[in-house]
Amino acid sequence: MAKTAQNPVKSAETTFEVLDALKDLDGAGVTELAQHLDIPKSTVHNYLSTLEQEEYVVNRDGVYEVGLRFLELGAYARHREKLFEIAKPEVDRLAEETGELANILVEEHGRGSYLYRARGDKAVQVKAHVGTRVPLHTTALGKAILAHMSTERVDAIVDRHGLGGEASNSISNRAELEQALADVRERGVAFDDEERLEGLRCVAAPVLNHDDEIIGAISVSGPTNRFRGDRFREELPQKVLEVANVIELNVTYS
Amino acid sequence: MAKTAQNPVKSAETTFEVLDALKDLDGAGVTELAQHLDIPKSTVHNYLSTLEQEEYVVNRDGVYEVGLRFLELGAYARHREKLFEIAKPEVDRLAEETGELANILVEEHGRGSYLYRARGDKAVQVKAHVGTRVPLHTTALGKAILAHMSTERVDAIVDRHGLGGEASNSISNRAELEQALADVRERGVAFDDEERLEGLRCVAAPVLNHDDEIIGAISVSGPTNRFRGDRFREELPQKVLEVANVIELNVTYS
DNA sequence: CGCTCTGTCCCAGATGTTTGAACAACTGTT
DNA sequence: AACAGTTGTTCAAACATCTGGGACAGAGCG
Repeated sequence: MAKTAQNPVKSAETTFEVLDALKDLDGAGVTELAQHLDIPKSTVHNYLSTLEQEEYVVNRDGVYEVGLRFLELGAYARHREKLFEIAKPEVDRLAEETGELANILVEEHGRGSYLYRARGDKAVQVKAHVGTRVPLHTTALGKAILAHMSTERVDAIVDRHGLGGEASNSISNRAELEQALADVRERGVAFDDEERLEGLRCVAAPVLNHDDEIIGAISVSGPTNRFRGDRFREELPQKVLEVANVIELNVTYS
Repeated sequence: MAKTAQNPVKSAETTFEVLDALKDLDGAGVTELAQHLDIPKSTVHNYLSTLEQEEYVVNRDGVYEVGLRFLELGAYARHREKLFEIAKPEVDRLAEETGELANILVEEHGRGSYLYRARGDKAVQVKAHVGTRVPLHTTALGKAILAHMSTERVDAIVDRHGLGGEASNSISNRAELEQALADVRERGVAFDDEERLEGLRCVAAPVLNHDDEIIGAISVSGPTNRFRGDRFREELPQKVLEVANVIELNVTYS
């Protein structure tokens, strides 16, 4: 699965290294970037000026920054996902009715990408924004997705990305993961009990197409003090499942 | 302004040509892309496999598609714009209160990029999504922005992109543009009377920072049959201006 | 089964990329 | 006002890399 290109175009790799660095540094000058990447500054300058010419990067008085043209590509990529178009209004409703933060996640390259995030009136402030990529096994959303993949696919993903945990409660070996996924299949929903972010709980449900293939997952997340007891174990799971079912119906007839 | 790189990295250019083609074709195979770009398919294959390895492109049973990693970069680029963070809730409110489509636009590389778009309950369906780039002189939003730029900057933009109109009512020479911009400055708001899209009208207001520099514009747009008479000339302009003023206040104190 | 599509691989030649060094343009300090 | 220490930018030679034709395997189809 983790294919490595036989004949990679190194300049293309470098191009994205430059862009990634620009993102990590939150904008930077030529010299700073060159030091960060350990590449001669004339080389960095060549890339930056090319990227600027192509309008993928913008130079704001001496500081190069990631340009909005990526928003064009990104919005397009999201628009192309059937799930987004169909699930968005339902997830908006989910956020409104629960007052919490509601999410849509899909798998790509073995990781989870947040497609959308709707805020209810009491929604927690989470730093991660749309587009953020997370390891699948560390979130309820990801577990909901993994639970409905073939064993081979799960194996491939674990082989590629490992099971490195971000917090204490995390899953750390394959047996634990399998147990967790069995739980998810049995209950129909996945839980996240402060596994990725402290104080944050989450309830997620998978979204399957008419061929029972997993196409993504939706969730609500919120603070532990509001996510407890019956609300956490009964009320919210039921709600999330109901919304997931509506989405599945709409996916089938479209 | 239209700087051309002295020592451009051609492979970087090609990389984005490939991505652009992938977008235009809405996903494609190696051969199809090669024909479209008039490049040998082995070369295209090198780029695609590199892009896939870097996770910027995804291969769904034989068809390469633009990947969600661009959503990561795009969402980041948008998040970096102060205007987006501040204006979003206000524009949401604008959409809700008017029931129409409300927008945020900023200038980049002499063109307009839609940062955000909020839908009221009666909002028209417009194909353009977030990230779409438009010539500034063809929209109310763009005119609101141009009206508050220095003459030199306007000249530079016109030199670079011309005044090619997309529809009949469009501005087609520099004198007409200057007249239109003077109008905008006088009234405080800009109008679009089916200039870009038939049957669609638009009211836009500029957003300035504390130094009176233009940082973007907001608008409401809707069908001609709802945008007429007092509502089009008085009510909506006042509303949009009010929201723009609130945003300006928040921009200043942040 | 054979035909025609794919996508993938390989390697030599041509081309583009890399690189340090030199330069110009700023910034802030003395 | 001159200076030292920045920065971004340019250039051309050396060489690493990309290009591109051709060959190959596999899928799909009649």
